Amino acid sequence: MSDPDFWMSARREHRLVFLLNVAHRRLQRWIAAQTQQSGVTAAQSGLLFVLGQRDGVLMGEAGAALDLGPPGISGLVDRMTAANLIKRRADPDDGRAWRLWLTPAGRAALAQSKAGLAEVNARLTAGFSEAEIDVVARWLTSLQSKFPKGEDE
Amino acid sequence: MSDPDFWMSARREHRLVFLLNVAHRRLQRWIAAQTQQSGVTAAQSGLLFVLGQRDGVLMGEAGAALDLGPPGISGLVDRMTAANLIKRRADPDDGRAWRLWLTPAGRAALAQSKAGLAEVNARLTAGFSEAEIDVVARWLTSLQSKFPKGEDE
DNA sequence: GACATTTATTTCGCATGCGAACTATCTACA
DNA sequence: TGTAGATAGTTCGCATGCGAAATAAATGTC
Repeated sequence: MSDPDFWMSARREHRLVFLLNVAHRRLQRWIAAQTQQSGVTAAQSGLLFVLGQRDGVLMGEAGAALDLGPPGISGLVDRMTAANLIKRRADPDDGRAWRLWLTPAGRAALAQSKAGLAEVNARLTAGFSEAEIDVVARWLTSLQSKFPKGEDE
Repeated sequence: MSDPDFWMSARREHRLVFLLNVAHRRLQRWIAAQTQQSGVTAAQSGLLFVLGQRDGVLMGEAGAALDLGPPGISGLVDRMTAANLIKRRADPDDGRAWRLWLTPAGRAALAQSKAGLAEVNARLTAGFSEAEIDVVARWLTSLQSKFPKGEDE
């Protein structure tokens, strides 16, 4: 075939969706490989970061912080609880709610994740100026209002 | 909590990974909702586009075009074959290989996807200049070499 | 106080896509 | 020719995360 990237030569408006998709998967795959020894995935380190800032947060709050719906955060918490990274404790004031807490292992994993993220970020920004990265960040952020979830319209 | 986006105020180097992740999911979710009636998902329309340009492509070639590994393209083809969007026919010259062909239903779905993608692209680029979109596209593309798959190093 | 509504979380079935291991076929080389 | 190695796909188990529906507890209303 000798033209493995003919997709890339497709019409301009087709590319951004594809590029975003590929970039996302490349990054996820990379992080998964990097954190293989620690056993923590990209999504899991996201929750570790949240708890690092606000230990004891409600599940729903953690989900909102990570832009995850109820099933997403529920599954993530299940896996991380099974891996002994976090603990789930009932909220004393609300029988429906659960609060999430880092375990010692979770704290250690968070420290490792922080170091790994520094490396990832260095790669993410390499070759681009501050101003360009700001454009990128602004564009990525803009997608949240352009493609709202549910009733946000 | 009244501060649902405290994650967003995290250190600057933590944000791009998160923003990319969220942007990707928002977009996927949006496309899934839009194409609900046609029953075609974002990943599936990707393969439709590839076949629209090169009907009869090898599975491996389609996977390369979409940046999918063997299991990824295999599963996608399974689902799309079951949905009668594409057909899998043995390559006459290579007993290991299969070639993919659009069905009439697949062609119709492709036409619908093209229209939908125009709408998506309008949103993706809204509020940003050509030059800014170019920066974004260049940045997204750069991730492919910064986070290579496997042995590419 | 009882009942309707809202809210927090879980469960189910699904699509996506990965790495590792497997099967089948083809190619090259001795 | 015969066998070692490369190549095309498949399968398995997993993580991720969605929408829809269920469960359970809190809240508001009459």
